[in-house]
Amino acid sequence: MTATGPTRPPHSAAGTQATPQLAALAQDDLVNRIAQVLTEAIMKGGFAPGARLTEATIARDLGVSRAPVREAARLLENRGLVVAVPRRGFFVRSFDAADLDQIYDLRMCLERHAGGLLAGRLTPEMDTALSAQVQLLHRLAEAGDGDRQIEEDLKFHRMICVFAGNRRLLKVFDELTAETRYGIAMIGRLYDDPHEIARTHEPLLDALRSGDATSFAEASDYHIGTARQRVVAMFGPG
Amino acid sequence: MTATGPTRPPHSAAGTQATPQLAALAQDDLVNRIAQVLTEAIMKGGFAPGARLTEATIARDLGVSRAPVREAARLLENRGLVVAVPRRGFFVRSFDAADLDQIYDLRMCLERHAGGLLAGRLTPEMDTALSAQVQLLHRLAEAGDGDRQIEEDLKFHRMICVFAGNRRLLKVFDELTAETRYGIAMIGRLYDDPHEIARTHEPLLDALRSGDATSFAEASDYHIGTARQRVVAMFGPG
DNA sequence: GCGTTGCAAATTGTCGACAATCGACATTCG
DNA sequence: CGAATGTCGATTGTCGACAATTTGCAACGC
Repeated sequence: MTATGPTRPPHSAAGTQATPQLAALAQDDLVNRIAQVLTEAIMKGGFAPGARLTEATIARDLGVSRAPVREAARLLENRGLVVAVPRRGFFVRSFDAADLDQIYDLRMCLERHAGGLLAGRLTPEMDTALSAQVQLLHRLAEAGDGDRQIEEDLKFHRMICVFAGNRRLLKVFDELTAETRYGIAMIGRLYDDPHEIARTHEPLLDALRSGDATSFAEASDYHIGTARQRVVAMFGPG
Repeated sequence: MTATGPTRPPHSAAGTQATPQLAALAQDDLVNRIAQVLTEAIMKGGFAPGARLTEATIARDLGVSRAPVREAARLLENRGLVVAVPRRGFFVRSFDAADLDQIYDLRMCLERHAGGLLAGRLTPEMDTALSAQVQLLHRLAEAGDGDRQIEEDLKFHRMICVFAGNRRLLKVFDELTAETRYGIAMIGRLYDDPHEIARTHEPLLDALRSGDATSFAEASDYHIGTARQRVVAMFGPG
C-alpha cells in the first residue's frame, strides 16, 4: 500500500460543507444535480416507495453515463431515501409507522440535548435569529404557504442545533431531517392550523431564554412529541 | 423520468444488515473488501491523517480498477474516516480534540436516551447477555488483551442500543463507534487499568436493572464523561 | 526580490463496453 | 400435476480510456 505523503490537508474535518464564499458559480457537480433530480422525483411521487431505480434507464433519461448516476444513488442511500441491495440495485425506501416513530424519537433526543448545550449560552444574536424565525413562521401562516412553512419550521430546529455547537450532532440532525421531510411527503400534508404551528415554537424560545435546560427539555419533548404522534397517526391510514 | 413499476420491494427498510443465516459464503463484494483494506491501512497508520488517497495508486496497488476504489472511498466517507473534496479527491480525516469531544458528547446523549427507552423493559435475556458481556470484560482484563477489550467494551454499549429498539439510533451509534475507534487508534493506547474498565460497567447494568431512567442517565453520563475527558486530554499532547 | 502568468504533469470526472449475476419463464422429470 | 432444472433476457459490477480540472513549477514582468 503506497502511503502518499501528507499533501496539504483540506481544512479541519467537519461535516459542514465548505463555505460557498465566492463559489456562487462552480455549479454543482453532475452528481449533485442528478441527486437533486432524483430527490425531487422521489419526493413528488415519480417513483413509488419500493420502486426500483434502474441505473441504465435513469442514465439514458438524463443523458449521462451510469457512473455519476451510481454515485448519486449512493448519496441518496446515505440520506436514507433509497436502499441499496447488492447485486439487485437501488430501491426507493419505504417507511412504516415504526420508522417514522423512531426517527422522531431520535430527534427528540437530539434536540433536547442541543437545548441543554445551549442553556445559559444564548447570545443576543442567537436570540434575535430565533425570534425572527418564529416571526417568519407566523408570516408564512398568514400567507398560507404551507410547504415553505414546513421548511422554515425545520430550519428553526436546525438553528438550535447549530447554536448548540456540536457539529456531529448537527450532521445527524440533517440526516434525520431529510428522512423526516420524505416521510411527511409520503403522508401528503399535515392538515394543521399553520398559526398553531407557529405559536408552538414560542415556548421553546422562552425556555431557551430562561436558560433552564430542564424546562427546555420539557417544552421540546412536548413539541416534538406532538408532531410525532400526529405523523405516526396519519401514517396508519395512509 | 421513467417511473419503473414497483418490483418486489426488498425487505422493510432498516439499517441492520441482512441476517447472515446461511450466507457464510457470499463473500464480500470487491468494494467491501477494498473498504476493509483501506480501513485497516488507515487504522494502522499506513496513511497519516490528512494524507491524500489517490484513486489510481490504490487501484494499481490492489490490482483493481478505479471504480470500486471510488465506491469504497465513498463508504469510508460515510463512516467518517475520510473526507471527500470535489475535484481534489479523498483525504484521511484528521481529528482535533474538539471533534472527539463532540463525538463523545453525542454518544453520551444517545446512550442516555437508549437507557431511558430500556428502563423497566429489561428482559431476563437482555440481563443475561449484558451480564455475560461484563464478565467477558473482566476475563479480558485478566488475559491482558487490550484491543479485544476495547471491542467488547464498545459491544456492551452497542447492546444497550440494540435492546433499546430504535434502529435509527443504533445506526447513528455505529457511525459514532467507527469514528471513536479511529480516534482511539490515533491516540495509540489508553493506558488504563483494564480491571478498572471492566468494573465501571457494573453500575450501568445495575441502573438498568433498577429500571430507573434517571439513575441510568447519571451512571451513563459519568461513565462516558470519564472516557471523554481522558480521550480528549490524551489528544492534546499525543 | 516578489507577485503574476503560463505551461506541463498529475489526478479526478465521465464515458462506453464487457463480464458476472440475478430473476423469470419454459422445459423436463418424478 | 407439481417440483426441480436449464436457459434467456435484463441489470449490476468492473474495467480501461478519454476529457476536464487542478496543482506545482518555471519563466516573466514589475
